[in-house]
Amino acid sequence: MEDYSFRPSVDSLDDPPNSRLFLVTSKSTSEEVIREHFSVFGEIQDIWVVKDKQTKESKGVSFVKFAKSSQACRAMEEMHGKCLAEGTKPIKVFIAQSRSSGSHRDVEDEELTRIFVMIPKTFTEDDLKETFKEYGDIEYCVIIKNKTTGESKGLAYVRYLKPSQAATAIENCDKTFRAILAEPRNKNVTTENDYFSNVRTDHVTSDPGMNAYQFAEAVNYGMGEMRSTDIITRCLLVSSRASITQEQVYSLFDLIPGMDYCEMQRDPYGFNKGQAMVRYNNLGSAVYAKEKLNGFEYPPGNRLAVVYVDDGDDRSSPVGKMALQLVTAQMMSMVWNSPAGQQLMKANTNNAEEFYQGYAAASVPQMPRVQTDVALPPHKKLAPSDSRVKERLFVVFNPAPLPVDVLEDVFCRFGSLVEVYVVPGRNVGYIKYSERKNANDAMAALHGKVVNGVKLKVMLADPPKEESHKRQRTY
DNA sequence: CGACGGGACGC
DNA sequence: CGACGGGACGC
Repeated sequence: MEDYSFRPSVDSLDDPPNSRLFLVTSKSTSEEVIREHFSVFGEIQDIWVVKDKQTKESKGVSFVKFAKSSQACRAMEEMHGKCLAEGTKPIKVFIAQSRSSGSHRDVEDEELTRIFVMIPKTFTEDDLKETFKEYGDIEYCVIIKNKTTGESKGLAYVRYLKPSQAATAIENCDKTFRAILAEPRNKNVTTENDYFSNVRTDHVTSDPGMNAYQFAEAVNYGMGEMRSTDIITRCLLVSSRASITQEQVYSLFDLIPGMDYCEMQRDPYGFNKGQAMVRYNNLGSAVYAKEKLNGFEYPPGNRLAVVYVDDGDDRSSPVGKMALQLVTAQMMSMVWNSPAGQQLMKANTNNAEEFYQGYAAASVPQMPRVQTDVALPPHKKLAPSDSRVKERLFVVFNPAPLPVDVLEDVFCRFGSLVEVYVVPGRNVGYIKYSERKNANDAMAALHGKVVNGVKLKVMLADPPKEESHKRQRTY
C-alpha cells in the first residue's frame, strides 16, 4: 500500500472513518504542543491548527488526523478535559464530524460505542460476548431474532463502554463478522443513566484529573483483565464463498488429527450454504486448525474463514486456558513429526500452490476447474482483503456468468486480486485489484478469450455510483 | 452492447 | 463558546 498523507480522491471523507479529532484549546496552544501530547496514542498523519486568514492568530481549534480510529478514540478518551500547559484551559476533544456531513454538532459517544456484526446463526449471546470481550468492556450484547420463532437472524449488536474499544473490535475482529459502527437506534435526544451524557460535556469536574471515560472505567473495574483471548472451543465453523463439498472440508481439516465430526450446514431448503461445522475431540487440535486454516486459500483464490463456535459444553475456563497451552504444544510436536503435519506446516496460510503440491492434490481429487486456450500464468497470492482497490475490471460473460471460484482461479494469476463480484441475475461482474498493472495484465490476457466455454469481454470499470450510506466503500 | 452486494433494533 | 488548509506527478 502506498503512503498517501494526502488523498484528493477522498477529500470530503475521513479515511478511515472517525480517525480525525476536533480539538478546542487555548489560542496559545501550538501544533508542537499538540503533537507532544497526542503522538503517544498512535500514528499522527496530520495536525492542523486553524488560524484566522488575516491575523494568522489561532482560533483555538485544531484537527488531528490519526492513522486509525482506535488511536483517535483513545486520544480523545485520555486527553479530553486535560490541560496541555500551565495556565491554559482544559481542552475539549471530539471525533471530528466528517467533512462531507456539513454538521458541526459534537459526535456523541452513543454513536461510537455500539457495533453491528454478522454472526453464525448458531451463536448465542454468550458466544457473542465471549468473542467480542477481548476488545474491551462490553456493556450490552443482543442478537437480532425473529420475534415469533425466536430464531437468530445472524445479526447482532455489541455495546462497549468506550469508543476506542468499539473501534478496536471493528479493526481487529475476524473479517467474517463484517463489524461496523451501528447507526444509533433512535434519534432520541436525552439519555437517562449512561455515564457519558452528563459528564462528557462538563469537563471541569470536581476532580479535574478524571474525565468521563476514566470514570466509566473506574465504575466498571469489577472483572479485571480476563479478556486476553477469544472464546475457544473444539468446534469450528468453516465458511467459504465458493461452493465447497463436505469431502473437501473433511480432507482438509482431517489433516489435523482428532477430528470427530464434519458436516455441511444447509439452509431450510436443503441447499449448501458454503458453511461447514467441524469438531475435534480436543481443544489443541481445534486451536491449531483455526490458526492454520483461517484465511487459507482453498481452492486457490478462495479464502476460507474459520471461527470458533460454542457447542455448549466446552467453553474455556482459566484452567482450560492453562491446560490448552500444554495441549497445543503437544499438538505442534505431533503435527510436526508426522509426514502429513510437515506438509501442513510448510503450507503457509496463504499459499495454495504449496498446499496442492504437498498434499491436497493427493487427498482431494478434483477436476481441473479451468479449461481455456489462454496461456495462464500460475496462481498468485490474493492481496489482503482490506487492500485499497486501485483498479476494477468490468467483465461481460457470454452466454452466462462463470462461477466465482473459477473467476478467482483465473483472475488471481495476474497478482494482487482483491475480490471478484458477479452481479446477481446479470451476465456481468467486477474484478478488483490493488495494483493497476495487474488489472491491465489480466485485461490484456483475457479480453475476448473463452474460458470454460464462456466468452469474456474484459474492460476497465467505470467508477461506481456515489452512495453515501452506511459503511465507507473500499473503492 | 452489459453496470454496482452484503446487514438493522418492541423501551 | 468551537469546524475545515496545504498541494498533488499518475494516465
